[in-house]
Amino acid sequence: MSTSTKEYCYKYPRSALAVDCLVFGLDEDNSLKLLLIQRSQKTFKGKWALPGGFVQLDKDASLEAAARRVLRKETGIDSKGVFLEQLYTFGSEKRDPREWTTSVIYYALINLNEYKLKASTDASDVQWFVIDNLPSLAFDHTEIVEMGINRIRGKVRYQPIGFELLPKKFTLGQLQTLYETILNEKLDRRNFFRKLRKMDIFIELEEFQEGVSHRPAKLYQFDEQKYKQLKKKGFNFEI
Amino acid sequence: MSTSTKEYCYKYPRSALAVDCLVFGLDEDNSLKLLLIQRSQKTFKGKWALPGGFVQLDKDASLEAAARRVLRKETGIDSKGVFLEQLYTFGSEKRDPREWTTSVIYYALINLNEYKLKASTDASDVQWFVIDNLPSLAFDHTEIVEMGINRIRGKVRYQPIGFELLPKKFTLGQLQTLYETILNEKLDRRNFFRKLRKMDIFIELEEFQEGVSHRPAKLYQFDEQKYKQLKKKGFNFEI
DNA sequence: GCAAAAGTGTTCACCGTACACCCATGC
DNA sequence: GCATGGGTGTACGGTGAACACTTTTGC
Repeated sequence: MSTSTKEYCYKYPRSALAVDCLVFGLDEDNSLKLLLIQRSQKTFKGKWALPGGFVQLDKDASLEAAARRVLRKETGIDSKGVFLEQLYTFGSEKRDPREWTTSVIYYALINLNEYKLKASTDASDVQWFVIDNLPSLAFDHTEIVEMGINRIRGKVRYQPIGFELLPKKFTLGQLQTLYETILNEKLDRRNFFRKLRKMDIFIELEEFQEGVSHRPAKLYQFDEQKYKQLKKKGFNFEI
Repeated sequence: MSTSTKEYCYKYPRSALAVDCLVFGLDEDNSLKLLLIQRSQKTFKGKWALPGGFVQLDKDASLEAAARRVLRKETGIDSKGVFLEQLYTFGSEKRDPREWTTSVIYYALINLNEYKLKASTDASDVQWFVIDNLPSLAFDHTEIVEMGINRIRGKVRYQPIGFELLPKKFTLGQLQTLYETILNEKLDRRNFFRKLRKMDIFIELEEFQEGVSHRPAKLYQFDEQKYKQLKKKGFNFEI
């Protein structure tokens, strides 16, 4: 290994450029969770932090591509088809004790159960945490998480992103509980259901829940095609 | 001058890091305008582009500080007290023909008349353009402008940012015209006024418009204190 | 048969919308 | 006095909010 040969030189100093990911998932107990990794590098060693890494100019064609690569490498999540959006960019001389660092933050919404195995088998250093009981985090990651949660809370009301957290086929009860969890408020089931039905962006399946000790609920799917059509015509999703 | 001595070396290649600013202003004729500069550097020389520049690690403590410095240097605008928010970060290997470049974009809303002089006296290479008649722009700046306009259109409805574009004291008519311009739709004056009055976030002054050839309108001020209070109590601004 | 969640309809209050007439000023 | 935008109230319809009882299943 050529250890510390520094081959890439510039006329002016350059900020380090990283991407970090907020990975949110909804657990079976309806708690919203965040995926964290435990740091093994010496800076903040042992502390929990967001999965992230430096942008690699030779591998990454874009910031988003870097985020997807990092996500896969650090958590085992293949982000193909996963909802991933840019949140914000943090950059200052002090947020990383080593040097001036810029981090572009992305957030992902995934169906936690699909990815549960990979994350937990990977190592003890990747773990899901309930969002209102997070450990102390490295760098300014606590602030970043807070911003991410606020973004989701705001966005979920007027864009149909909640489905990303659920399995493809879900019950309206699950959807309601999801909204109640994220928004942290109770919703009236009858009004909620009526509102959703009126939107006409769900496919009502002829399948039902199984193995529940109560009346099984009908399963639904989000109809992305229809939503896109309606949006073009001026329809606005809103809960 | 030490021309091209390249003193700053790193183990891995680093992206160039720039900040660019979308500066929006409302002109007296109620058109929404954007401030552009004409490039003098050889890349895209002569083309119009967003004011921007590279982050200077020795001068800039943060990305936002960099944006404010650049704004002042390129357009003469002292951004103290100016509304400035991060829009998005663009980064890829291809958006700048020279090299892998990351640009953190900020957008500012200013009262155009206050800054008109500086921008126009500065040089022929800084100019206001009506947003729906922009010249062809350098780099991916057209895409960036589009995103910025969309952001404003969305944000203006549910956050009181419109006032940033008006003088401190304004008439409700000016405010209405502003909204009509940004949202590109007609609003009913009576309903609009009633809605605003009900919000109770305006100070009704005992001053009036002067020099108009019709009944002079009352002047108002946005009451930021009151807005903050109300927001804490769960009030949501909405037009 | 009991617990637990699913499913469904009606009433009421409030808010957004549509709409028309008089007022103060400059020229 | 006329043109121009400023200022105000009312009636209607639609939408969100509140609310209770019956249904299906597992145990």
